[in-house]
Amino acid sequence: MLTPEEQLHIIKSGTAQIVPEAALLEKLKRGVPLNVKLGVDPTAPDIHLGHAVPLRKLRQFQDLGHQVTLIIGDGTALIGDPSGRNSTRPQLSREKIQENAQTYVDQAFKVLDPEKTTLRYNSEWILDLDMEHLLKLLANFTVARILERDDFHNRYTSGQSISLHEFLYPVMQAYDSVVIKADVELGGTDQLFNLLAGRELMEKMGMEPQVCLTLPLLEGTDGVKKMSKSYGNYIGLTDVPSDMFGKVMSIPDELMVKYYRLASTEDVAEIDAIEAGLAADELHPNKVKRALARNIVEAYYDAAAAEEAEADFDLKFKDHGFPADAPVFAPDLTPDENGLVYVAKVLVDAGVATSASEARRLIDGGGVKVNGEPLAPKSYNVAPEVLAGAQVQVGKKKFVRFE
RNA sequence: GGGCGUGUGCCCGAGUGGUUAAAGGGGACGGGCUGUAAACCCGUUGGUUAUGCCUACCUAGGUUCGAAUCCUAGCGCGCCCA
Repeated sequence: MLTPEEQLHIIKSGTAQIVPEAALLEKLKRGVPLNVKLGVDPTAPDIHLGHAVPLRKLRQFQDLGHQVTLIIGDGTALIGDPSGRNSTRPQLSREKIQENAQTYVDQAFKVLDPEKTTLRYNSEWILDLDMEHLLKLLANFTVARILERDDFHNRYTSGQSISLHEFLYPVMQAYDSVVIKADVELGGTDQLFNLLAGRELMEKMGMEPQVCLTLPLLEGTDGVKKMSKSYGNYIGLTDVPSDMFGKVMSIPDELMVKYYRLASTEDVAEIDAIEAGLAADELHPNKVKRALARNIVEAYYDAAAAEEAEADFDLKFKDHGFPADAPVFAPDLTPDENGLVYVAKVLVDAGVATSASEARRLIDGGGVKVNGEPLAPKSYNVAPEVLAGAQVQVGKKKFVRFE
């Protein structure tokens, strides 16, 4: 059993802020497993490493012997979290929410320890709230207090609409904490207000207030924008091992330690050592990044998959070889009157180019390799036997094997 | 409800009647370099077997030999007034 101070050190790794830190230490000192809460909106069916950041932190708590309550906000989803938004979110249908929730939970358990997780749906208590109780709850908050929030404030002062029901979101989230008697609640940095609302409400209702722990946003593979499906810079939990490995390898070096802390299963002490080693130039970034990629693949698959993904990566990028798992495609190799086949069209059919024009440009740029040899510029038509059974590579990442 | 303004390619943004598939930048993609990334250099960035043809500058009409550029209406956005 680790000392409270040691636990705190692990918990602090990668976190943005703990409010208040002293209270967390006090709670840890009691030696009783804490009830750590995370509320999620069932709005994102496909979760990625960014979504997994709080889950990873929860897992850390579990490994330290604490309990987790994962709340699926199927009740609050009817409101839609206004955090960071500048317009009202569309309300989701009950069916859609249910479906999303299930997909979410399936993926969340790739990270969490089911033994130490209690799963709750907040529709259970939120939708059953009668007017009397609702009014009592609402009386604990003032309009001014709610309007302090940046996003509401901005919307209000810039004359954009705020629907009345959006005011209820932080109140409902706070109420969740009351119901499950949370000791700690996690969230992204943009969630601080909501988390604090929980703290406040608990205190007003005569309970020991929860500690709020926020986690920074994880940048995507481009290293600049936050990881998001719409930016196309995400690493999905369900990505196949070789993709996952490759995507991790493509993150900027500066982000490695952050990824270690927020997205890997590596021990905090080990990460501290890695960070120091990198800073002192004692560790080679390439080695460190490889270990990171392996760790992440291993976390969602297993050691064998990680090893295979790394071998595959080396084959593709280091040895410039051809991956064994490349998709197979049966091209139409019917020759024209000159006995040639229009490659540009074949590449489009094979899904490695979006248009024949693009395929031509790629050929002219030397980006199309057939059996390892680049096609010469302007060679849009080639003999069918060149393509039959060929290993075709387009750019660095696209591979296809022809039948 | 009234007035003024604005709407260009993935994004920003130049272009105010004719070599404009549309300057410039960003992004993205391809090549080189490398450690896989970054940085840097070069190239590409509507479609089409293509010195051509087609489709494009919010939408629909109109003026003109010719319109992203002018006119009319509509829609979106912005600001001001009520």
